Amino acid sequence: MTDRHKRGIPDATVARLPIYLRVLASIAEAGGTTVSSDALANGAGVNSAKVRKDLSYLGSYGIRGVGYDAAHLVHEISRELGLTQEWSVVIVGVGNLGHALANYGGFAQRGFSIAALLDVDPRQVGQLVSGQTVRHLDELGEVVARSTVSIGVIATPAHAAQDVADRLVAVGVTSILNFAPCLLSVPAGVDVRKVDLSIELQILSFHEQRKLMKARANPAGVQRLATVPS
Amino acid sequence: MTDRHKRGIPDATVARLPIYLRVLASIAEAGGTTVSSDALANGAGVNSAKVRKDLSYLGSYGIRGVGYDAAHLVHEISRELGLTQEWSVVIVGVGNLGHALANYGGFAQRGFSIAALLDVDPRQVGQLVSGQTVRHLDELGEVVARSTVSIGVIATPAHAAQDVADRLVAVGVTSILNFAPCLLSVPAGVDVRKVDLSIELQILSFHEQRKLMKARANPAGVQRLATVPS
DNA sequence: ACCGGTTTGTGCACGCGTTCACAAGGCGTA
DNA sequence: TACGCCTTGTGAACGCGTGCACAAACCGGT
Repeated sequence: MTDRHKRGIPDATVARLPIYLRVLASIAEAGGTTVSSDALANGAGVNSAKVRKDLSYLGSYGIRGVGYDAAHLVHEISRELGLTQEWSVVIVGVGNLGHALANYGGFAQRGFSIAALLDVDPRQVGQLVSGQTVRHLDELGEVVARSTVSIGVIATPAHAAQDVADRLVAVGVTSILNFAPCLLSVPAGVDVRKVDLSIELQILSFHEQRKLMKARANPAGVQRLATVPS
Repeated sequence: MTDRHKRGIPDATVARLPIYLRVLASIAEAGGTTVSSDALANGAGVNSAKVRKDLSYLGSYGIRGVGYDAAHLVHEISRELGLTQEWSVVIVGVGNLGHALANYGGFAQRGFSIAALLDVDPRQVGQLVSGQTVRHLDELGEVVARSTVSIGVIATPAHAAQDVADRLVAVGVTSILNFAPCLLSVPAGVDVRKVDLSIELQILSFHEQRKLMKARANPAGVQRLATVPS
């Protein structure tokens, strides 16, 4: 009951756990058996205090004066993230991005298996992509029933995304990864994460423009991040 | 001088400006000329107070009792994001993801033109992808010199990413969008944004697992987000 | 058994971002 | 011109995440 960390892992921490997982894998591969919070922090590009606080939400798996057992930590983080079980995902939309996602090895590597590739374009249906036959979106219900799919990936144009989302929700999918540049409205209890490539570029553009402005204001010399004293 | 908002737009706001831009475009396309903060908020999936505060960092472009002029707001946001000028980007790595990025229309649409596609694989070099001939990475310097490129996109495997980043920095690129699942170390003054597809899936996995746990603890009935009273 | 060196776990303070709530301000109508 | 309605702009409070700094704890050697 007074479990110290009541079952509430901050979102910011959850977002970093996969990073730690990757760094741990790389360290273990290099032969490391124990790892310090400092080493993890360096690999992840964050503060070591943040690493310790993040890991403390999972429990006290470190040994003072020594560090963390890499293998054990991998296990604990994986368990917390739900990666000890295999998740099935469906990818809807087999355009350029859908192709890339289907061929992306990082999914299977982390315990995500692609249950099906779906599209509505008759030219795509029947094609063989990454060892899978592309099926029509209408078969979604059948696919989900056969292998319990709870995660759907939307890689369609924006105008089709909401309809696809509705269909996914209708057959029981409760997590959606949306690559379409639009807002999805889904019922409560369904998680949506959005990845927008052009937004990332626009954010870079903002910072790039600022650098240009600073360079113009002060043509000689390298400029620091702080505001320029007048 | 006492410019009320000193030239410091919060990062969180910058990240939302592209979203507003998209919503505004969609509203303008539908014939709307003025738009209220509430309408913008609905379209962007955020709070209307947040919209007003975000926009207030750009200046006072709204009219009390009326709203914002859509066209004018598009102009102001675009200017702030640096989208009034055309940016050249190079894409390094023409694998599945690189292909998808090269074919992605959202870039050109927002004022980003692809200056070159680069790879080191002899099988890729010379291929025609999305109207561009893939060139060898060694030609990076020449490409950057011809059209001033300041943004680089890394779509290579992780083991090659750091080397590519070093090369990009060496020829003067100051903003990098990294799709490789690894940490890049770059000198100060260079901005890096990272997009990791498998991390997004793992975050979804976490929430999905929690839903499963709640469903098991309370098999009947829909469960709310709040912690379950004991 | 003790001691020095090392690393974890965490209390605390700080800063940023979000949200509320409301005064200030503009438009249309009579 | 005066009045009511509507929306912006923002001061202030709140909450979350971050980073510091240090006590607690563990190992290995003597």
